[in-house]
Amino acid sequence: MTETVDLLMDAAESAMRQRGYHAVSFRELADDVGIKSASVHYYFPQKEDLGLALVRRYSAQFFADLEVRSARAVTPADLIAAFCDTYRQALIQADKICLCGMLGAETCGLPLELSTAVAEFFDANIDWVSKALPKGTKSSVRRAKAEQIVATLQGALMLATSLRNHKVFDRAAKAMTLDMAL
Amino acid sequence: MTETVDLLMDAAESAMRQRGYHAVSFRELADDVGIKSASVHYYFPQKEDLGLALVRRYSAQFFADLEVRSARAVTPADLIAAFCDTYRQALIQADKICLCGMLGAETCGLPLELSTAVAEFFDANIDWVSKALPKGTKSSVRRAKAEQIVATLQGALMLATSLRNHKVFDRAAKAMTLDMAL
DNA sequence: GTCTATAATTTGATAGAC
DNA sequence: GTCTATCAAATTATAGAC
Repeated sequence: MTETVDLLMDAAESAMRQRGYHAVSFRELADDVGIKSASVHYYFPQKEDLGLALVRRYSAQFFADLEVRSARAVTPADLIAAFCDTYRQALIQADKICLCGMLGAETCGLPLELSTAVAEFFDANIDWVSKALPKGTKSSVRRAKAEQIVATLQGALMLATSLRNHKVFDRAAKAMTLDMAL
Repeated sequence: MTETVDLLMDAAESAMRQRGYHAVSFRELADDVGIKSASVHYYFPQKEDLGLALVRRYSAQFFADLEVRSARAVTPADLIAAFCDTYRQALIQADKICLCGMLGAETCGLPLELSTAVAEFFDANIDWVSKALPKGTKSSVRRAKAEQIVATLQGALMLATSLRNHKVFDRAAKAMTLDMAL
């Protein structure tokens, strides 16, 4: 049996990835799970606590997925391909953009602790990609290319969702990796 | 004197680009302008009407800016540089992401007519970039590269805002154009 | 853990006076 | 055009029973 707290977080993550932080209410989540909204506060006293728990779980799951996908990768090209695939999976499996992509856009309207957690997700993304790029390249160039890669994938998730066409993500990601010529 | 309707739209665009569609209320906009919330409904009967007016004005302004910036551009490299600069200006001048980038992320939570208007902005973006790319290239490749460019710039706006560092946008855009080698 | 009940506030929206 | 007044609904959150 799935725990109530997990069901709540699943419902909340799904809703926030579709409509954003402010468009999700405790009552809606309670209805989804079959409890009352007051009971949601037993698990998450404030909405910010829920947001923080979601970002932490999402980040942990993302990097766990990434480790699995990149386990057998050796070359920079294979590592970056694994990174792109991890992003792609978020879109294809759930038909939603990245949780942190949504909250990152809403940054200025979020509690500070939450927007900071989102920024840490992106820092970790950029750090991972930077380390995956060819060692010979200067560190500042690797950093810039890592920012480019994360930006492209995040933007491609948003664009594909707005245009309601997953192929937009695939084409943008493919065009980027072709340009990179790793 | 600036018209009340323009002051309202300015306040609304600023707020929505920072916090998203659902985090902006008629009362807040009315307070910003110095009128009562009921008066806002005189200009925009429903919230969706306000959203539509904002997207249409934003899109018109964006392409007007783009025309000015690309007026003297001839080569594909110059045209793409003008496109990147138009995006950059949105970030630097207002310290905010693109209105359609925000609403595109929130697509699934918006009225259909509004999300459609946002998608049309992106279609027009991709179309413009596609036509700016070298004529020799196959049309399907140009389309993919245009999607990549728009995705990268939109993602870079979000990333720079979340990390609270405009240089992230500049580095990502620069890295992309270097890769392109137009 | 989950409930009922409720507080305090905010929201989008309308009717009708001036 | 802008106002007062108001509505019905939704929101986050709390107190306290079971």
